[in-house]
Amino acid sequence: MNRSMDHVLVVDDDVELCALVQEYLRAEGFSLKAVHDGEQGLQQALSKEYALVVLDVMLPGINGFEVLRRIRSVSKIPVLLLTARGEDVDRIVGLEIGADDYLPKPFNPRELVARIRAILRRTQPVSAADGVPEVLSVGDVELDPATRSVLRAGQPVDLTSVEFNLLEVLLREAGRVVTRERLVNAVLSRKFMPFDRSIDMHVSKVRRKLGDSEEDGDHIKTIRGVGYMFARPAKAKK
Amino acid sequence: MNRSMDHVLVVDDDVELCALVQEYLRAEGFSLKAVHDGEQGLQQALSKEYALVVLDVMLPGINGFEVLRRIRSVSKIPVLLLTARGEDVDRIVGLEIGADDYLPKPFNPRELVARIRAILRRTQPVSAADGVPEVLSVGDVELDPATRSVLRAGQPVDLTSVEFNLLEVLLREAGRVVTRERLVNAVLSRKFMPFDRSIDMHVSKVRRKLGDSEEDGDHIKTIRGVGYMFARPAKAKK
DNA sequence: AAGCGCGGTAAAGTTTTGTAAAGAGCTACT
DNA sequence: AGTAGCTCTTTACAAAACTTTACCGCGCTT
Repeated sequence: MNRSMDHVLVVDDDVELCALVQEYLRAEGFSLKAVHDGEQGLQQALSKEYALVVLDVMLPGINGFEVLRRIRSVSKIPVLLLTARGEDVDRIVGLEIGADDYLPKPFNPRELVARIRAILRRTQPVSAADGVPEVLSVGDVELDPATRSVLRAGQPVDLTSVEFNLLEVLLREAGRVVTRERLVNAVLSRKFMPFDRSIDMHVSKVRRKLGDSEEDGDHIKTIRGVGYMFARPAKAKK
Repeated sequence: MNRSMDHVLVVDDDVELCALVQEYLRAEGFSLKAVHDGEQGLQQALSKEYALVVLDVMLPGINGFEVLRRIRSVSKIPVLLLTARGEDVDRIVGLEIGADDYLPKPFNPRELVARIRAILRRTQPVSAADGVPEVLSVGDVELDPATRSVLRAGQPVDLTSVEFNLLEVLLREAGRVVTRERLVNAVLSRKFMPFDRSIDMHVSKVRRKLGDSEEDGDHIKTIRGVGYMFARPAKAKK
């Protein structure tokens, strides 16, 4: 799955910032990979796996401009440059060597998202809209983020908004345990508090709606003391 | 229709600033026409005589956003927006309704030139593939910005102006969640206030007019606590 | 096997959204 | 000007979605 429409590469040596951005972009429906130096950035950027690169100009090793120049020498992938506040010169240079946009640091994450969308909108070929109709499909459950609809065994399942997000996260990590904390963060976008049972509640509802908890077929497993997991299609199941 | 490659239109009510910019751009090889209000700006921008428009958001008469929106409804001419310093909201709104770039005032004329060049560079070669598609078509809904008309299943749908803008924004982002705040910004051209329910109201009306909310076929989905999303048709098939 | 901690879930409580209806601002026509 | 007809905004209340509480049961530890 190459160059999925919302796959973004971030090249910045500030690990914390990367984490923050990641969280934010995830919430907005992008997936994201972060690397922290120019070498790797260049390599990843040319891997054709990303729709766009967010590139800091201040980098250890090769600096951002150099990375950009090298990217441009072989690729037209959209690049959004992060520059230091007030460095007019950087911005001008950046645009001149082929950045698609820049954003001065520190920035408002909302603006980053808006700009990424703007760039993608204008660089995406007309119909690109439906490049790969991404559907998460595990066992007899199918979830389509673009329509926010879910099918189980071909039948539509009516989920609320939180339930949908919850199932989406679990499906993306199907076969792997997802901690309560991550679920709270990702699904409810808030911090996890010790006695928060809300997620359990939602899991319970999703289970019921998926027709779970009968004898053999529970889709969502509980991992005691840790979290939940969407079970991979165990065998040739029906 | 000339549309000579370096013919630039500046729309700004500050006459002195226009003169300054004119002088500067001339020196850089551009020719330039300046007008000082939204009406004229719009008219000129649509005259097909310019390669690019530099548009101030603060204008007497129609404001810059509205001008931009109207330009975008029929033309994909590149637009660089001039915003007040620090108005993140303006910049974001601008990009959302289709500006190609923005520059905060007061600006460095060299940067203006660099940005104009950058925009021209990236819009020139791909001009066919980028910009505004003539018709937005998602599932059984078709919206034509040029005539401001909407069809559903081939039948005309009568929308008010706000409703139309709302649907347009949602369609452009079909398959993705658009936050309430972004909708207020882009559709109503104002800042989002905590208890503003106006957007909900409009969504409700658009839904009804699209014949939504019946069984499975609701076009506009609610994402609680976040915003709305126009569902892609996708569907079965896999 | 009793105690404890953790998870399931019904039900009560809170917050957010849907939408009818009333109000406010415009425009056009009389 | 006065009024009728729109459109957009605000208000208000009902409904839906989400959170918290509370109680129950299960399985692990002692």
